Amino acid sequence: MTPDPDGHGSTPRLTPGARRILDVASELFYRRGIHAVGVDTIAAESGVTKRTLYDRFGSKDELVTAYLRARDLRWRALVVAAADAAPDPVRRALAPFDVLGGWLDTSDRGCSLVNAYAELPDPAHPARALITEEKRWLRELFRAALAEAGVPDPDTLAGQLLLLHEGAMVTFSVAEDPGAAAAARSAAAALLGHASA
Amino acid sequence: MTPDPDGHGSTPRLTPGARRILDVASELFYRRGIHAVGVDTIAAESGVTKRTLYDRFGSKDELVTAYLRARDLRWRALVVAAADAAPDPVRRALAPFDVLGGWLDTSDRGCSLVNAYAELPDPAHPARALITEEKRWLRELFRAALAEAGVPDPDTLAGQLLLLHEGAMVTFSVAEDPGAAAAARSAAAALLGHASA
DNA sequence: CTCGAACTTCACAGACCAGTGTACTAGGAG
DNA sequence: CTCCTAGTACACTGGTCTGTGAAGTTCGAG
Repeated sequence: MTPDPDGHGSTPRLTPGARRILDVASELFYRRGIHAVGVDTIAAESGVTKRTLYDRFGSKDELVTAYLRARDLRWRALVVAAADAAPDPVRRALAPFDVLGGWLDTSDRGCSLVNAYAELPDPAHPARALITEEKRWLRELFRAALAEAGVPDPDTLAGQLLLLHEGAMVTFSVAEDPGAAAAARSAAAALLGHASA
Repeated sequence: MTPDPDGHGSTPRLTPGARRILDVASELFYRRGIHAVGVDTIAAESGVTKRTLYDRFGSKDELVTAYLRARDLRWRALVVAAADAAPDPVRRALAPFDVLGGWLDTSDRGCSLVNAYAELPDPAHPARALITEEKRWLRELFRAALAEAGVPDPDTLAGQLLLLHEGAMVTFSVAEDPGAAAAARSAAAALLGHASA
């Protein structure tokens, strides 16, 4: 039960080479885009041969999926920690907005899942299920907190909070608005106040 | 002054070949992604040679920019028409949300500008200026309508409406939520009601 | 009749792409 | 000693990528 022995989030055990491959791939995929980065580059920058990369991950598509999964796990851990620390259900519903600002400071290229969606039009791609699942998860977190807070229509309101959250992610990067997270939080609070008034 | 003689929006005059190239490129770029579509494919599907494509557009990057510009012009025309038909400033501020549902019915892959942003990490790419400018334009449209409506802080509220709008675009496609546009409109109306109360 | 715009054909360059086959080495555990 | 895991080295396949060069065709307007 030693939690997180290698300090990289709750990613399953990886060999040292695989760890380096995943770290390098994450940085390059996020920074330059998935299609724009070749496996040769990833292998070279990891100090590993392409053979090792394919022995560990099987294909580029699966490496892409591993990259998105690891990043998603880091994000979820952050959100869950904040939600668990919240004093009441309303603050718990706002927890994702509380951590969003800090997260975006290290994520100037926006949401990796949204960006990946843009590059992976095939609905059968293994990463696509992961992408929709993450959005569903966040929406459910909103809904559960709102239901516990006793707002009239938690499902509708959860959908609206999700809109604000995704909007903040994309507006921060695409529209180059550094205040997007704060604006989303205050809008969310306004909607909550309005609904519970 | 014959308006829009070829029914393709106010795109500048193009030769017949260039018109077909742009139409085909728009469809393929939007549907499959920019990096995933080669100029050979575009030329072949347009019934045109690669030579013609390069004679007309100069480079793939400029063709990409032309695609985004044409699509943006169609979207802006739709919004402006709805805003001009609005009976009062508040309805004018909601106009983008009114047309969003219908627009998304023909745009199941989400916002072409957001998708393009994901694929074009280089800030110097000619399309990047176009992308940020479009978001700035929409925000200004919100702000002007809200100022005329006399809400207390039109600038802040305009930013929040933009969040809802971008959030609806991305949630509709990425989170596969067909009700995103309606949810965004009702959230926007709630924020407006709250602000003007 | 001539000029020019639009377009064709086709070969070519030079780079990059994902992915595989074969043979080899270092180190730890049973 | 022997087996297993992780990794190395490296050539190679078959394909795609953007972009260019050179020469020829079609057709309408002046």
